[in-house]
Amino acid sequence: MTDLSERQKLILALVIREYVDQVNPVGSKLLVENYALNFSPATVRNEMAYLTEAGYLQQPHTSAGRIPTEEGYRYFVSQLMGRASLPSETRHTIQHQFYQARTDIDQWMRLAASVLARQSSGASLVTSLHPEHARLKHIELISTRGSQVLMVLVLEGGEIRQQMLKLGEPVSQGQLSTTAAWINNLFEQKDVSDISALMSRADDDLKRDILQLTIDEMQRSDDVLAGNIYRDGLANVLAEPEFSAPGVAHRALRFWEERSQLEDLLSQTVLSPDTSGIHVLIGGEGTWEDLSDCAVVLSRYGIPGVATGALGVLGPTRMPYAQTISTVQFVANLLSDLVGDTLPDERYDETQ
Amino acid sequence: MTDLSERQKLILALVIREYVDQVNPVGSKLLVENYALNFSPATVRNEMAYLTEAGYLQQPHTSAGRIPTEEGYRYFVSQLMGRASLPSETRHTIQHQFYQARTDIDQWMRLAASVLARQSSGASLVTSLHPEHARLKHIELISTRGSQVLMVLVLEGGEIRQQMLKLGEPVSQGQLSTTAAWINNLFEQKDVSDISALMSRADDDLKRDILQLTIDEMQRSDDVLAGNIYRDGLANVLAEPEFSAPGVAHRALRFWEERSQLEDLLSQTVLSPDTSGIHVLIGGEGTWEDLSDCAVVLSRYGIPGVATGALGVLGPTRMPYAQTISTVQFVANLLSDLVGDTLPDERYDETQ
DNA sequence: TATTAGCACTCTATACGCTAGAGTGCTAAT
DNA sequence: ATTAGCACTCTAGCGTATAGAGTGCTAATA
Repeated sequence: MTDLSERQKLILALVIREYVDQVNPVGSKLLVENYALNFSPATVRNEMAYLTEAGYLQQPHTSAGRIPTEEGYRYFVSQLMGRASLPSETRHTIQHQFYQARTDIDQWMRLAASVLARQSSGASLVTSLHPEHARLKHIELISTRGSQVLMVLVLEGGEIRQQMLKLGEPVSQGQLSTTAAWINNLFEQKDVSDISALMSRADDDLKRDILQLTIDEMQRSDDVLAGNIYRDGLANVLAEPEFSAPGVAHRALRFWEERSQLEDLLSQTVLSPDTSGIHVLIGGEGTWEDLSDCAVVLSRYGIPGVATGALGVLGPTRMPYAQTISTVQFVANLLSDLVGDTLPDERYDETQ
Repeated sequence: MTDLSERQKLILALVIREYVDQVNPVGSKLLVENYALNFSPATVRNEMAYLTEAGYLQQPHTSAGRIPTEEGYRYFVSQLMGRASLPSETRHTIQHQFYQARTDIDQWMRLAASVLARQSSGASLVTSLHPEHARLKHIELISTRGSQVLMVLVLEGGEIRQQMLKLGEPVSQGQLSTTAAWINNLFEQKDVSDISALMSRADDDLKRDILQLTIDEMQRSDDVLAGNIYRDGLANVLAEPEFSAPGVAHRALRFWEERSQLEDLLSQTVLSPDTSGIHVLIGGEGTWEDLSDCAVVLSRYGIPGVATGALGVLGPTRMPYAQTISTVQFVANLLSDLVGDTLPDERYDETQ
């Protein structure tokens, strides 16, 4: 990363600011006039030539203004951009919305996605909370009809799985309840290996079958993205001019829709165990080709080491990064507070 | 609806078929050549003029070929189109995929959305199964930390709701279990009015609070779209040429994303109590402006009168209707069969 | 009478040339 | 080190010309 003079930094920042606002390439004269700079367009041109040489700016064609390169955005985000924070009025509005959603976890997630999309004008994503290490919290077996059984599995951390089982022969609700009670008693707080080790205690076929299914389900649950994914604002990106180029929006949305791609992305960034904080990916970073021309701002939420989820926003590389980052951070914190036990009482009790 | 001669019907059907395949307006000469018609282009032109007059065809400009109007598509769907069915190989592949998803209800829904999107090249939608009249099946109260309680509500029909409660003071798991058992014993199979009527039996605050929350939640559950919505293939529509016009894709996707709009659409079509079968909406039908240039194929699934959901596909009006309709129908039937097992037996009669 | 060949007509899509204007890089002066 | 001046480059926009596809109408035909 090349060192830049203060003036070069200023010009880079101003070009980005101007280009993010207006969509046109920005020229030297415009910059001097709009920001009343105390040096001339010619000087700006010289600096711009240097910044172009250094890889932070580029020209669509020889006689046009400059636009930032991906490298330019990265420099801006890591070195130049101040940490903005949301206006407190906005924060309160959002908190109030969450308060109105009351206790419904599903609605929290939907609301988080909605808020992210609205505040950032991008496409948002929220994954449901996911325990880092699956432990059984509770099992419930409910007879529906004949040999059909609805099995509800609650994992430590609040994740819920439902399964429709077809047993070989009809089993009464009484038997099911007994089995469930036996499992709950013996296996609460146990993980997959614990349960496997104690399998031999099962003294009839029903217990064995249910335990095996439980293990299967808990193992599947090790996937980063086993749960629900809440999305919103996909239509937003279509309003952005850079997505009108054929294929760009298509590739980006396809990526954003596909679980396997997202799993790849999230596990390599916010959900990898040794990272924390906000991740900003600009232009696919050489790894995700479908995201060229796009930028992604991601964060983890929840309680590290216990149960976490991910959330984020997708937009064009020409994005108001400071604002988006602060929005993502705010929503991540809010959600962490809600799903953890760390929520201070006074905030929750503001019954208006 | 004007009566058409057999030859006019043939020409209308061929124009639609040709236009759906190739995207260009279709002219008289092309039609005669491609389908080896035993009358001349001039005759076709005369018939086309009639069909244009009748409102089934239109011309982008005076010297171009014809394209179908919305009315033309409607006539085609209701009068001309044969009932196609999916090739049995495709059907088996799909069934096999559902078999591999085993017992996971969530995965069924995801898979259904995925199959619909892939088969139709459109954007798909599947709502989770929703009981027509909420009855309590089971309640579970699980202490997580301190005064925080996870409440899991299972409704008749398999719908699950989870809530994160924060009680005024810490309550032991024992107390919670006792309360849950008391409710399960007294209120299983009961609906909102039953529970309200028996509220007075609650002899402590905890029971009263939990019951009130249960009622709230069950009432919220009367909404048509209270549950999850599974979507897939939103990116598909961006590949269609008619969506490259500015705003069209944006409006359509915004509609498809928004729960309130979908609720409106679904409750007025497939989920209205007195209808059944497949609904085909072409071009917004004067009611949903955001869907102009779009067509929607919808179906209900589940067990009418007990628990139902909706599924469907969004695409351009230039859509292979026969194929899409048969796909939607097939998936709806498949899903009905699968979820039928989670319902009480009276209304369920084994098909096939 | 229904059909069709022939033909003049209309409209679009494409290419080409031209021009105005924005923005640059370079050079010489400050 | 900065800047005024200037020649240069490239694009976007506009008008004109042209080829070609498809039509509607008229008159001839079976």
